[in-house]
Amino acid sequence: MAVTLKQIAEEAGVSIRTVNRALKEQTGISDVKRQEILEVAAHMGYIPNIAARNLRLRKSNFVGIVTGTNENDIFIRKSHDLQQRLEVHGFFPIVGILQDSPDTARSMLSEWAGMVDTVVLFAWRNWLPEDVLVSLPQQFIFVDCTQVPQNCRFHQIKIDRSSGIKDAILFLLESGRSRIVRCGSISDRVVGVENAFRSFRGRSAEKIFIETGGSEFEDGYNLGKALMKSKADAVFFDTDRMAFGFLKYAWEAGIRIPDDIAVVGFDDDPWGNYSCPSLSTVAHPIAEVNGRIVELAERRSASPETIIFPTKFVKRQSV
Amino acid sequence: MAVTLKQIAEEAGVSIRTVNRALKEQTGISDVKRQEILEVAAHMGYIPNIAARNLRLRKSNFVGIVTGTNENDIFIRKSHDLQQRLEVHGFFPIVGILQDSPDTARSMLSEWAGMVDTVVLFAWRNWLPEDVLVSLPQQFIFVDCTQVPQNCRFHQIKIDRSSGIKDAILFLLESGRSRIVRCGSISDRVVGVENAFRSFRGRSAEKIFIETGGSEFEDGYNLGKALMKSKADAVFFDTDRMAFGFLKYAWEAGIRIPDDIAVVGFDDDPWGNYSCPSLSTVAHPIAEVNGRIVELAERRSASPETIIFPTKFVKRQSV
DNA sequence: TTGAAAGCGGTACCAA
DNA sequence: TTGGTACCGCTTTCAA
Repeated sequence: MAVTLKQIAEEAGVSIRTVNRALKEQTGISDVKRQEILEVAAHMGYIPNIAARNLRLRKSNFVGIVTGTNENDIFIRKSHDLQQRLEVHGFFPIVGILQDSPDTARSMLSEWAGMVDTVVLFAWRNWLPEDVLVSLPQQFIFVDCTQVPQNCRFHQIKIDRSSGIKDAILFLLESGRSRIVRCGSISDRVVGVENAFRSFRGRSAEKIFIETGGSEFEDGYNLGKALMKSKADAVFFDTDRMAFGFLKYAWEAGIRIPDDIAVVGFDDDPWGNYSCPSLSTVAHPIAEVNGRIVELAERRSASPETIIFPTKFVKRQSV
Repeated sequence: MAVTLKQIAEEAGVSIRTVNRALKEQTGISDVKRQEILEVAAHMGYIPNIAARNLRLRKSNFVGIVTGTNENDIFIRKSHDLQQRLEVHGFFPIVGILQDSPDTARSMLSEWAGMVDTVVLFAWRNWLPEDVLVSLPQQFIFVDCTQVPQNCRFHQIKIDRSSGIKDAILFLLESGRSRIVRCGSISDRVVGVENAFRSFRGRSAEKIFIETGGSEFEDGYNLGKALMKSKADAVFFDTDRMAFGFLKYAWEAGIRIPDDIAVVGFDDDPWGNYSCPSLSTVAHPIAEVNGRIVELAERRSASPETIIFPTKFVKRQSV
């Protein structure tokens, strides 16, 4: 059984308070006694009970990280990065993976109450009924969530998709591409493309939007034929996964990239470094976002903020 | 501030014990009172405090998952899969990412004491001094760890690298490859190759071992030239990442895979589905391992087990 | 410099 | 069917 302060106190022949002073390196205790007690504690293998400490202090070092289930690698990467940062700052990450259902979310967050002060919600799309959120005691940080309750208490960190996309499309235009296709089904990708065309001052170029059913590898692969028929000389995919699918199609069909067609994806999937050719893409501001989250967790009761971080164009072989 | 049992009791004009009965759906309370109390609780937005409950019950639903820092995607995937499984079974995963240092490990595990009953250590390579482990109150499950203290109390789950590798090499041999190179620096990969050659009954074939400095993309890439000079017609890489590096080299050098040379990797990195060509590999038994971990977490004080799961050959375009 | 004691919130034994 | 209360382990106030 785990050793408690009381046991150490008995063993050392002092009071609990004194043991506590010794272990906490507080003042008000003689050096002799401190040494003595520390030795006893070490010898007995004392391990503090965090549940008891948290209960008493009404606070904790645990930070909850919530993501959806069928999220792709980018979410796993984001949350993994955040975990590392939190630990460096003395927090302990608890991860929750939720079916996109308000019910399970509610029960999990309830279970965490008293253990978790701060909860980070990644890309949460379903409403958590506002009254539920308000009744929960934790500090909430919504990261990259579309529907955030307009309550006073919630922090928001947003990611601006358009900035990186604009830079990507501008690069394509400036390097002489004139028939640029955007493929995908994610609506927030459109603005960046539009912005690029609007601000481009070179010779005229054409933009073509192809709406697809999905955003996965297969969707990009299946699009290959139609894409080449369209005589495009550059293509932007809503996700890297789609772009990888097209790379596969091109490889099989003997299409040369970037000679025949330039390719840009979105997400900065690490695989983009290794594909043939390596994939140009638009990167999420992971470091910036997660750095801010750690700050918020540290000054716990900060007044709610809404912050927007831009995405960035990453140039590789495919353009 | 969070609502407590006491507040509900006052509001409902009953004792704490009665509120407790109502909420816990225990017997010994009239239906009328139960209804009444449940309504009051719901209205006040009662959320139980887990720290208090754990303290009192001396147990918890939290399960710790510990991995090293600079682990590659395979570890992230394994732990992510485990997180999902644990949640399905009503546990809450706490993740710890540790520099490979016994000191930080010790302090983190101490911090978890009282909160975490079961700790899963993934691929932990450094010794945790045995006396430290013994003094910690948690149940430990060592997964795929090379150096496990021989103490009574620890579960062990091992992964047999050789089984899948043997099948892979046998496949190469049986499909007529006769100069098979194995590249890498991970010693446990050797046995499978040896076994395959030993049990192969066809015409004679040659095996060549090339030791490398590392196991990453660049290492595979840099090996390309030497590999082709060796006139190998098949190659097994210790990691998928190395194999991807070689794929890149081959792509740039105009080498056809699998026509000129067959390629097999190790790890079943998901990217292998999408590479050009898709990569044959050896897969870890993730589902089996994690399923067993959940079982162990459920029957908490099981007598310690050592279980070995085999790896499996996965055939794709590259062979 | 030391220690007694009052909680933190929830659980459950025991008595009414 | 109810309620009083001791306790889980730790922190900290206050008094000695």
